[in-house]
Amino acid sequence: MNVTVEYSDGRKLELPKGSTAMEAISKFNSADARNAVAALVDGRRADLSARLEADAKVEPIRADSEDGLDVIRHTASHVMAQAVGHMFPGVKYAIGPSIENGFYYDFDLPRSLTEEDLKTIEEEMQRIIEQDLPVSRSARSKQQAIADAEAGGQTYKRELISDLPDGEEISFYTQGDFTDLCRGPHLPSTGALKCFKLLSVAGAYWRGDSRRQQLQRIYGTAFADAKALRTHLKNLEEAEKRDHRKLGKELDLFSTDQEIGQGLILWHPKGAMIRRAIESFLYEELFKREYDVVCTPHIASEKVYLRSGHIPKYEDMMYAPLVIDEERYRVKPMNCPGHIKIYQTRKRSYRDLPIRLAELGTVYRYEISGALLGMLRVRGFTQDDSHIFCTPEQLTDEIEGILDFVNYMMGVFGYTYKAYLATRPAQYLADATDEEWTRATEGLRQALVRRGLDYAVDEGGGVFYAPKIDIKLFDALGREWQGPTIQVDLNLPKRFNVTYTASDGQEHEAIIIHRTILGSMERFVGGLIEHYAGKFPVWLAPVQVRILPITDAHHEYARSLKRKLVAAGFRAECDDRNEKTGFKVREAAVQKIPYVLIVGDREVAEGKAAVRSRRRGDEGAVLFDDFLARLKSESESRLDV
RNA sequence: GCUAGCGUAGCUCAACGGCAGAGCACCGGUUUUGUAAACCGGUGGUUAGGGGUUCAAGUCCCCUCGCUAGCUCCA
Repeated sequence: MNVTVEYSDGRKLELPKGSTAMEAISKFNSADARNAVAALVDGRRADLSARLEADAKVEPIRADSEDGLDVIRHTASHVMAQAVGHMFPGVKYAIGPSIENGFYYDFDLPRSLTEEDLKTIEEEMQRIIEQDLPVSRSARSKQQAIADAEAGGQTYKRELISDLPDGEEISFYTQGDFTDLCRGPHLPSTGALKCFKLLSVAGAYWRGDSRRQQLQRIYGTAFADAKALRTHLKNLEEAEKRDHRKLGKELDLFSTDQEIGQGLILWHPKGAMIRRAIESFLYEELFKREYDVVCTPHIASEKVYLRSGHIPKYEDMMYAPLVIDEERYRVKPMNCPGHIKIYQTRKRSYRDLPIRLAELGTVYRYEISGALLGMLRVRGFTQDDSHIFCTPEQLTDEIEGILDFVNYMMGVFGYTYKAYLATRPAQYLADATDEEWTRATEGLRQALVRRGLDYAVDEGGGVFYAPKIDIKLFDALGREWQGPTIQVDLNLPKRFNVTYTASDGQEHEAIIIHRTILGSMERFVGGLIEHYAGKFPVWLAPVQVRILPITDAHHEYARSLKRKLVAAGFRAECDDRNEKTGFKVREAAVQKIPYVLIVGDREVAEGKAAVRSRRRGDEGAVLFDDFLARLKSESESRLDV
């Protein structure tokens, strides 16, 4: 009996029924067979050992493809689990999936693991790999699987199995003395796992539930070949070098202080300079795009947050009330109510709309201590916030305008991005009608389409009061960052009765769009530090030029250059310390200053400066005025050159 | 918040339960210097804070604070 097998390139062959996927692949293409770690059989992922019992389409899953890496990592997690089982007989296994860039496995162990244990586990894994144990799939009934899990004392597995649908066969994978509940597919044998590395140990709750047992999770990664693994580890190292907390200290940008409090950022002069440069730029753009800038207070009576719905819904993120003249006040967790109150200080006509109110508003929110992280996750931060009040007809145009703004700003900072349309969640506000949800969501969608933006739909990913567009940023290392967000609010217009007078003379409910481009200044600057690895382009660099006189005789000339630079609006300083030039050059380089001007006898005589740029090094002497012109154009272009 | 690890001079890091140290930074001097670290000397510590064990604690134990990894959370 034969079956007809169609290969991914369209070729067909007759093979004996019951041939394995691997046999099929090797018949078609021996190179693919060497590279395959699993197969797609009729589009479904399967082991290479899977038998072809009927006509099928077969496609190899290559080791270096996304699916292939997933298979490799999943097998790696099983090998790790087996190794841990050897070290801790009686260990209870929880879950061990492959994840982006690696894998993990959660264990319930009698003692806590240390970093040294990872080495031992790695060695044991290596032994398992050298034994090249075949990985085989087997199926059991649910009852049998539960009985087996109970017999082995595997309480977590038991729970997992009992949650699986009844009546279906449940698959297990076995390699040597280790068997695990698993959907698969897996590598054909442990020897096919070429290179892996264990990375860290951490606590993790069973099923992510903090009320349940805390398990120990080991993270690791695995790749198709040693080179890919090395590259990945190098990237991790590079990311560590760029860590904004490390650079923030080295470049004297910011700090935190125990006595000031957790999650509160102290911006040092240089950090504040970067922030100010970004803010000035932002204000320029806001005015160009016809926003109005407002300021609202840092505390407000609790009444306004009761009305907005924040206290009922988000009180656990707000700080406790301050009692002032027997009235309860709150430190502001958001800027919307203030902006709405400004809108409502007069009657608004449709002719006035849209009204775009923007504020760099500082807000305070309670974040659990374990969530805090440098500048990226804090308890006090300044939002680049705006609320746009408009008519339903204006909605799409406004969203489009914001998308254009986003595109421009992200371009300047050198981020690429991807848009997500997040639709109505399962738990949503009942006050808004289906029509309103649809109108808001479609407004967002149409704006994306009109701008020709590629977007993914995040079904049910909206917030309870609004559908939204989330923009994810990709930095210089290709890492993902939370970026701009645009929300059409279906809650506040009703709660605050926000209206405008339409051409029919009637009051109509206004639409409120929340949007932020940069997010918070803290997070954005923290991210930028890592994106630029501390090498800020000239327009952002806290010190743009440092002048190094060779000896005392050149101090006066150096200072005159500094005065000219400062007068032209640049941030320049003169290093007239009693040190050798090599030493000063080194310090300027360590501080990542974009331009160093070295001045000695030759330069003084000719009105020149020897330019050393961060990017190109020694560029030789040029007329100072020429340098100034270059600096001006580079700074104004805001290019990262 | 939970689990684990960590916290020593401004910074980076040493110190078996036995005198708290180095480099850099800083200060004073010498040196007048040409593109990534000149030389000599000096100041600097209640070892995060508190309690305990011990003849003796940076080191062991307990509590508090903070940082970190992850879980969790993110209007």
